[in-house]
Amino acid sequence: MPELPEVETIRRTLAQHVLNQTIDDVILRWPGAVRGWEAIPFEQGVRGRQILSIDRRGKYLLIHLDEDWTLLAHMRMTGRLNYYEEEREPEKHTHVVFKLSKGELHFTDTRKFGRILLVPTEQCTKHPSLCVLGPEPFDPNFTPKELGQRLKNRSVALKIALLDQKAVAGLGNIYADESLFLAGLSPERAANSLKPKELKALHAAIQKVLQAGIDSRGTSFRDYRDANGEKGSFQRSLQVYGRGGEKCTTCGKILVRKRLGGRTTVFCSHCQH
DNA sequence: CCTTATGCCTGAATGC
DNA sequence: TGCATTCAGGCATAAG
Repeated sequence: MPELPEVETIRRTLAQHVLNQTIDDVILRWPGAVRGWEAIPFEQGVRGRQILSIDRRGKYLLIHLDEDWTLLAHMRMTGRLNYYEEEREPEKHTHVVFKLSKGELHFTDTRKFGRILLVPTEQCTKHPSLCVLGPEPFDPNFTPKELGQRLKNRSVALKIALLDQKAVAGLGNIYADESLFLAGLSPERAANSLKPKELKALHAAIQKVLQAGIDSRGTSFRDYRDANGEKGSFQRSLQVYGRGGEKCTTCGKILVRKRLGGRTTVFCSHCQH
């Protein structure tokens, strides 16, 4: 599922192809995948626009168009944005086809959770889904102290606090479990119980795991592909995610798998406290 | 403010 | 073999 490293990889691979291209036409094969802006229908706002730049905030892609419009895209679980040089038959779950000046961009999403929103560029930072996000993990504002501030009122399990995007933006189930393992912290710890040393370890682990994920071009555990349709390779580096019942790579004890707040969580009860 | 529960979806895996 | 159930999970929304 696209988390920060996957969305960043999509951003980079997409930018290689679509920058400065014009969106000549949009075909909505399932209109539920998109949202227009107030009275302006999605197709009308997008048609004829040029793609100027692509940013990322947490797990959101911000595709900036001319005339001060931005496409705010979230892949959720199975969303994909694929670029093709040539005209291409849509797949079964391709919901939106952007016809570009050269080639096509297909939004495909089996589970139909992902969305592409049309938003005026100056409204982006005010948008409800973006303005609640915690700091970017690689922003200088994201410090162990800041992380502590954002966890101090949270009595929920640490893992749950990392998954909601308010403490830090971009972690999902995979990288939350991996970060906690690297930090040696139990996902069941109360989020507000961390000592300064532990906050420092968690902060460092989050940055290290996310950077390694980006360097591996993401985790293709199931559906994830970049804009070129290529898999990432971080699934080969996973220490805990998807490894419940297997041996801990550090101590050899069996990894625990349990549900925490409805989310499957895997950790080593010997190495994580 | 906080926390928990539910709905959105399809396909793979599992149970009987 | 076939049918029903469970699971995967990010986020918006509603309710407590």
